[in-house]
Amino acid sequence: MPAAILSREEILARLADTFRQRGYDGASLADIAKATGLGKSSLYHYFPGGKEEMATGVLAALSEQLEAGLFGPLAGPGVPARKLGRMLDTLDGFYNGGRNACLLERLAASADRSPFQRPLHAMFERWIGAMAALCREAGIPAATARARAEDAVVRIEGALVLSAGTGDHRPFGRALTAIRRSLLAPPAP
Amino acid sequence: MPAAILSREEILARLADTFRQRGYDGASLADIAKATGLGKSSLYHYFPGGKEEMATGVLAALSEQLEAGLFGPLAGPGVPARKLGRMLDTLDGFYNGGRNACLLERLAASADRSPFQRPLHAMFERWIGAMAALCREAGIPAATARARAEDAVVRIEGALVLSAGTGDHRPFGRALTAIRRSLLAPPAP
DNA sequence: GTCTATAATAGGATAGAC
DNA sequence: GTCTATCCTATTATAGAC
Repeated sequence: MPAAILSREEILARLADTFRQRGYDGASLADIAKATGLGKSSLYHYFPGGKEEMATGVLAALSEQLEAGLFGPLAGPGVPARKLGRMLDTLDGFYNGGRNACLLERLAASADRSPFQRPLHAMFERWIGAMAALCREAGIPAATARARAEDAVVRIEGALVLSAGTGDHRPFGRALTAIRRSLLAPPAP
Repeated sequence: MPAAILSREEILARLADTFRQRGYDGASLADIAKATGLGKSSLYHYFPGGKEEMATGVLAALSEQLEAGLFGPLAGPGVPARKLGRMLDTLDGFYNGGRNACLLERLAASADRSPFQRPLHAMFERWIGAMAALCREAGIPAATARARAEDAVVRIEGALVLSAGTGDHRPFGRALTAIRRSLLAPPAP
């Protein structure tokens, strides 16, 4: 029987998995065809710009998903501490407790990252901005809020690098715990 | 006139640059030949195992350099705070203020990282261990020392990822400053 | 040790049938 | 939309002369 026909969202999800696991330069069209179950020609039907358009398409889709599932809720109703907790739980699942790499990091590590630089910059900024706004909502001064939000993203990305490099994913859990405890803490006097 | 003959150390240094800039999958033999000024056959003369042996050779050389220039001094004579400051200054230069990527991260992000997993694990552990020992020398309890050292490596790696992703290298400087202030601080009571 | 030349394969991309 | 077949280039790696 013929392979199940995938929706564009499903195709993008499988592309994202492939790029996340193998990186941009490490993911060949053969890898991508296998992961999606599509032939090369079908892939070029969806993405006439080839591999580069596949990656930028994945980034655009991820941006929407993060907005809906991660950043948006941070600005919605609820107590800041609880909203932070939910975001960190979501991230823990998203990165599978530190076992999964970060797609943003993988694309930032491409030999030619220029096609991804602009969306990557926007997404990192959005992420930091959303957490900084949460800090301000919790009464933290703007400058401190921004610094803490940046530090949280830094810790998450760094913990994923360390986890991948050592094969031990526990640093990721510890980083999440550290963020949970420190991000919204009252500033030192 | 013929190209200058490079020492093995110099060859390894140029290989390291290439892998650091382009990643393992993104660095082709043509890139490597150009960076070293050597033909492919000369490269295979030095590294019969091909690209993979080049990368493991680079890791081995880097390990020695870090031992001599970074980790060793941490265990040598001097006040802990001053030794920490020197290490961070060295790192700041090594990463060119956040403009350079980390070779360990780049190799950890290869599609097939299995040949590098063991040395990467050892090098990250050595780095964390050296900083933890410095913390203990400053009177910090072992468990806290280990956690802080891990957090420092996490912050450095994460700041490099964020700097590469956004094209703004300032987060790296801020991360170094945060480590400078917090790593050896007296533990909270 | 380094070179030129070349093998053998994998890579990205396209054509045209269905 | 998807397939098979194909093109062309880049890629890794080797052979053999100097």
